[in-house]
Amino acid sequence: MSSSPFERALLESDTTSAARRLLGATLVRDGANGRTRSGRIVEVEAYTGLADLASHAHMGMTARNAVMFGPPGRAYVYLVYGMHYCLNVVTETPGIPAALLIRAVEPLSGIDVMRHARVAVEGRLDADRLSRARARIACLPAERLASGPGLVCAAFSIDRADDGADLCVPDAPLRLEAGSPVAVSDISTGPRIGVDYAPDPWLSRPWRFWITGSPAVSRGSRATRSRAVTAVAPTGGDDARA
DNA sequence: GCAAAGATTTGCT
DNA sequence: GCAAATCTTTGCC
Repeated sequence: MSSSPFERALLESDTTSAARRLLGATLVRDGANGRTRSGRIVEVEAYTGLADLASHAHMGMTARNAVMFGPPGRAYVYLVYGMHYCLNVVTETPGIPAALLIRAVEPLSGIDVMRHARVAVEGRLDADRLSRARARIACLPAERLASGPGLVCAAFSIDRADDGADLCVPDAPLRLEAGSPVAVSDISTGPRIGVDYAPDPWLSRPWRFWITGSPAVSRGSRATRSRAVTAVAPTGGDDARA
């Protein structure tokens, strides 16, 4: 594993530019016995600051979102729907609460560890359901192990204990590495998922970015891709295309 | 101090 | 395609 750390400076500019740079980067989690997990970031979503009514930060600083107001490169981790964690990479300069939600990762190494971790988070289930979950996860192709924001955290064992961690430090147990940058022509965009509570224009801003054609993107982006393929683009204004 | 909703995923109708 | 699971955070009394 010889890869360079992810440059913090790439996250300091505006969040939508940082989103395109974060695609293709590698998320790494070191574990005991050298069981390292790593994966390529294939889908992210931008939350751009106080004015963004879809962002957790739009009401100002709270105990939960405080990390978003800090320096770039830190992890903002929160619990959604009482059961799933979501990982964000903080962007922009201190004082501006912006971040990129990691929506999907394509596993590269430590895939067996990820399967085990996916099963581990189902521990609340009774024996019967747990058995079925174990069988389902065992059959999943590697590219579906982290193909959603909650699944990324499950596969990489990320929870609130990782909130505030600096992801740009070389050799940190949870970190970002440079990976391989993605050409602009290979990036698709579309509206953010699950933010129906936000009014326009925030609801329809094309601030979800993914690597076109990646088999590891989330369900929402696969759906958008199908629609984009079958849709006839009339005069323009279609945000969801490569 | 209590009630409501949520940056999701899964299984069933 | 829809609703359940589940608990923290936030908003209001």
